[in-house]
Amino acid sequence: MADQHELRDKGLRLTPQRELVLAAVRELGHATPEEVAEKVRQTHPGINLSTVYRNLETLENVGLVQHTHLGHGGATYHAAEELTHLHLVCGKCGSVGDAPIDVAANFVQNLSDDYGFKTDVTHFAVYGTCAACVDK
Amino acid sequence: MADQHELRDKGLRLTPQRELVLAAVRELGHATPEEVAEKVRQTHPGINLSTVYRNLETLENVGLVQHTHLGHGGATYHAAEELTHLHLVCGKCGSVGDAPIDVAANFVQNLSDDYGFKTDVTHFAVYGTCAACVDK
DNA sequence: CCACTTCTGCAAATCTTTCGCAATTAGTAA
DNA sequence: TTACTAATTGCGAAAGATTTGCAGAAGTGG
Repeated sequence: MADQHELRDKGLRLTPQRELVLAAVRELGHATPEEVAEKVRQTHPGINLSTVYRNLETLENVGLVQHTHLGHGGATYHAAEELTHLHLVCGKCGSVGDAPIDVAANFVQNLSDDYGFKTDVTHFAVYGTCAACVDK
Repeated sequence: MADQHELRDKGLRLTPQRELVLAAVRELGHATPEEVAEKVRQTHPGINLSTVYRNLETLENVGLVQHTHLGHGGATYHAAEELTHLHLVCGKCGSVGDAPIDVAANFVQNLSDDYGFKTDVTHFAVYGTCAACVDK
């Protein structure tokens, strides 16, 4: 498993809990720490919530996972490989849609040209109203 | 004051605290509930934090104020009239820059055309690295 | 000026995320 | 395999942010 290198190269260990957290994030797509914990508990009931938090942080430092803020309080985590899309958060129904990052290419370019601001497209959520709710 | 209509028309009252909270938000530009409370306390020391929270919520329902998520946990509030810019949040230094909403016009159009998603440009923060931090 | 209902202040309750610690355990080298 | 060292886990407590229940205070319309 290639993940081992990512971890061990930095003096980190590959523990069962760590693997489970990573696997859960990959399976879930988007997930809050709480949801990750719930998922992991399906196979490893004893896992502690603090452990999930700590591992999400660790995995993020290593670059295997990333988090995004979708609005309210909690952050949601994604596997790094999956971060090839933007998040379209609907303020009405709460749904989280995806869109390829290309749709923002022009926007990112504008910000870079005009303000020297380098946008991290993977770490940003877009708020608005989804097509379904607009029709209502 | 026109604000009275906004409030009274919905059966709400114009209390001193409410006015102070609104005034504070207008003066501060961006502000967390905590900052608003601090500002208000300069002239009305006894105001309670819960009151600030409740009033921010009320003012938001009425449309005089809006909030944005800039990343971490807390929301920041703005006067509705001032929401004519985007927020460029720097992940390194934490600074919050502004940019006119025009830079996103194209992006918003893309999302609308391709996904039927109506972006609320005033309620979204853009993450990345500001010019100053990029230079470092 | 009165009656009615919303608001405020206060304290306690939630929720989420972080920390300190002692006990475990992965990874390494002999 | 075994012993050793440092990273990790579990757990409970702590910290920070936001919400809620209540009783008393105070706008609002009549």
